[in-house]
Amino acid sequence: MDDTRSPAPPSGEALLFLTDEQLRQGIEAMFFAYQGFTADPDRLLEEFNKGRAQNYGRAHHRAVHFINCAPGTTVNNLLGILGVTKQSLNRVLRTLIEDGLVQSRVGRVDRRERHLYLTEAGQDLERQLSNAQRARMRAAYRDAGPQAVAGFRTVLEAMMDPEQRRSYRSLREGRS
Amino acid sequence: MDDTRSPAPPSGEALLFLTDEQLRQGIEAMFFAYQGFTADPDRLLEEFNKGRAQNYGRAHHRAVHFINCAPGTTVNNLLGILGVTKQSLNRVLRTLIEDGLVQSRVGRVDRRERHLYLTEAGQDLERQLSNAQRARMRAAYRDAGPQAVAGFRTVLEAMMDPEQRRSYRSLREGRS
DNA sequence: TTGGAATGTCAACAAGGCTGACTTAAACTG
DNA sequence: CAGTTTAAGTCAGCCTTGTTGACATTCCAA
Repeated sequence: MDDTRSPAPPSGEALLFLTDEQLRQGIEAMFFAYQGFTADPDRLLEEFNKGRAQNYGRAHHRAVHFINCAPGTTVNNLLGILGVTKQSLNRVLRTLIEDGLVQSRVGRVDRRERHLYLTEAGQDLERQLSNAQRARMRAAYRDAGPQAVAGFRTVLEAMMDPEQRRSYRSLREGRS
Repeated sequence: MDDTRSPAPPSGEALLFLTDEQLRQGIEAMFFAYQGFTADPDRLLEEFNKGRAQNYGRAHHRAVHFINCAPGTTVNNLLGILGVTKQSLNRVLRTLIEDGLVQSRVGRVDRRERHLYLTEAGQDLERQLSNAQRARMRAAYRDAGPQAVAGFRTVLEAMMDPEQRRSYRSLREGRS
């Protein structure tokens, strides 16, 4: 369809921000920014992995992050948030539990469910990773200013799939 | 360091957008939005792969994207943009060349270099993937409005590593 | 009591990162 | 010209992290 590279506005209005070139720049910005977004935790995990059999990666970081900010969440719930298969998540959770970073408790009302919590050690790791990631975020926010941050959040939310947006919002509410 | 979850402003000013909770929300927004960002091309590639031996994934998408927007780029240059090893990239490029989506030409002035171009078929695939990704981007931009888009771009650029930011800007210039 | 849901586990596979070692060809440099 | 550096490609092997499929267990609920 719109494979033209026309710099001309599609209508008489000021819709120049919707040109293919603008969109392409946004796409590349997402790509490069995401590299930066994950760089610091990746480096920290590399350190953390020294001398361990099972290396941790981004999957472990994500699991630890979401268990931390929704303690007691069930495996099924976490699956929905992360968007992976239970086999994939299970491999990650198993190592985290074995290494004593995550605790899995049988549910009280529904004993089929497992509720997940970070141990002290898990909270330690989470805090390290989170601090590093937040530091970059904070620097970017400060450089950009509050108005830019608001726009940033608005566009990101509009880019999500509806289901992801629901997860995003309900996580936010759960902490408010 | 700043592992406090204090909702109080760190100074007397209106720096509420730099609270840990705000940063955490930004982090989660990046995570969920990036899922959406890659969802459409991923689906298209799944279709494209039907009946093929070598399946294409995001790595192929990225290669095709950047070869398209910087035709004639060298392998080394592409390595810098993508931030992977030459072995990793080579595996991807080899299949793209075998399948006739990418053409590799020996450099004129420096015959050690290989310059990369998309073939007709390669441009076709790129256009499909790009259209899908741009469609989501366009919808998000339209929903958010030009001011939000400007902020979005500002924050993303501030999040990049300096080297990535250089790549980002020089790609932009090369098309202006 | 039986069906279905939640969980866990095993096996196998693929994509896509990585390292290390090595070759080839071309270009550069003293 | 000799030696070094550089660009690219290749091979082998490793890891993480995603996938499917099959299957067992446990337990809630109709």
